[in-house]
Amino acid sequence: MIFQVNLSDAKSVYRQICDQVKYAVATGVLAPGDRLPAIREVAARTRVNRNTIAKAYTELERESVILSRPGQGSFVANGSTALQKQQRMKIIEGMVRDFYVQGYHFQISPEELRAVVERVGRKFEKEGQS
Amino acid sequence: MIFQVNLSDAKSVYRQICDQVKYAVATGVLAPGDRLPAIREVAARTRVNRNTIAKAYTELERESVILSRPGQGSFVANGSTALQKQQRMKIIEGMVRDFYVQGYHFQISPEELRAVVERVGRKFEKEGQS
Amino acid sequence: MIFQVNLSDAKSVYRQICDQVKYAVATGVLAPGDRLPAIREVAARTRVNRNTIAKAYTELERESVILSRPGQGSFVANGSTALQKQQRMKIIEGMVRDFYVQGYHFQISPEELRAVVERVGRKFEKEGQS
Amino acid sequence: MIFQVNLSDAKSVYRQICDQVKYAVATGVLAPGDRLPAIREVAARTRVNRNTIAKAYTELERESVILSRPGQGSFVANGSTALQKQQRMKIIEGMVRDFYVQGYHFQISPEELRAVVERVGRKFEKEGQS
DNA sequence: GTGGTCTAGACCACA
DNA sequence: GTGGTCTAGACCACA
Repeated sequence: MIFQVNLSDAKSVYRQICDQVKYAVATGVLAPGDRLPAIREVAARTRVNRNTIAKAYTELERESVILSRPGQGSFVANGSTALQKQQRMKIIEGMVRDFYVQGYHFQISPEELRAVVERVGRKFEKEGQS
Repeated sequence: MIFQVNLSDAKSVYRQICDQVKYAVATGVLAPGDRLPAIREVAARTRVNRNTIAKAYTELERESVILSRPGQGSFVANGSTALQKQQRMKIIEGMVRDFYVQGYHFQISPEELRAVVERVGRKFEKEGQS
Repeated sequence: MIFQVNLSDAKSVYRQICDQVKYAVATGVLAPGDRLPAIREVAARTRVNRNTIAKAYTELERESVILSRPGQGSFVANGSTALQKQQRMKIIEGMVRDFYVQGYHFQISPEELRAVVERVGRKFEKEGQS
Repeated sequence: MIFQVNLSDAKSVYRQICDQVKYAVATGVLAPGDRLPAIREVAARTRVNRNTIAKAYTELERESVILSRPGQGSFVANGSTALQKQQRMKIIEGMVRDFYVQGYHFQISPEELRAVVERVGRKFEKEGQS
């Protein structure tokens, strides 16, 4: 797992770390039980403060993506979702709506939008879960 | 155009305004050339500070969604985009990627995800543009 | 809302703050929509660092107990629970089990334990919700 | 006495050991005078570091749950408590209060809470002590 | 004014 | 070694 931090990104650094871990888990690069690099290690390699990485890991733990155990390290959890289905669908729907709205304003045709959804989707399908 | 401001939303007020305008334009509720309600009018109706509305309008103009003609008001632009196609596609792809990542962690099956994309997409297609 | 911080408590400071807010909400001292004292204000009064209070508020927001809105303040949420019923019951059962185990080792009779449950329970019953 | 160590548990390993012993004693699985398995034996079976088990036993002794007789092993104590009654009640009350607070935020009705207390309590009553 | 992010550095509990 | 907590202080976005 190699982290890429972009300080000029509008996204905060700790969110970038979170999203990269979530992406790695979703694409199967990181599997349940895998150990994440230590906080101090990531901090050193990305030249980001330890506390910022710790914040990202804490956030990931709260989202049930990872498990942190003092003295042992942080590990990928085996996928339990805390939120209720209804709430999850609402969030997902909001993301899709925003996607279409942005697509419209970017003057990207529905066909192109569909193609993007297809193309990007293929990366995640190998890891299909009911 | 009636604005709904939800102070309990995690989204900031000015972004709520922005997103509502963009949504209205994308779904055809607002058409190019339509005049937006005046800032002070929106501020009065939503009981939100005028500066906040002004910030939203400024942001919308920056994104080329609207055009402000001093002394006349703000109008829906007829769809020009400042960003290069490549940059726009990158942003769109990021949104789709985030959608799949979130879907994975929410344990929503690819089939369901696709269904959401279809369902939400239909709302926009009736107002389709090339 | 007045906070009491005990530095020699085994519980961490930010957890003390969290628990006090949750207690106040559960007993009706704080009602949905009520505004919490500002982070800086709590920090000044308790002589605890601003970041520590901020951490408590962030945690409370993640637990859906409060809502924080930059520029406006933090407010008591109107009680939505993110966790699934099954998970919630598991946590609750664990707490009760620990309570009985501790009671046994403290040589407190089942009658006394029951009395404590009754007595403490009365504070919360006025705010009964289905 | 067979120990189940769950490394994925948020609870630290030594506390898991402690709690299991206390639970076993409270439910009568272990009776006063019973010998606990040797530290190195537990360490071997659970694949946990010997120091961690030793820490758990030390903590249990501090809480007067067990007694270690050097050269002979560790034995379940016959129920003496170091803390004053008043202090013990304070701790117990705190646990009950936390239970109700959590129940409130989990939107579990007082009736259900009471039912949980009843149900869990029955497991301990068969082994009731004054 | 409000909350959010980040740093640098200290200290602690746990394995 | 590991992660967690806390401080002091800076800077930012939002209302």
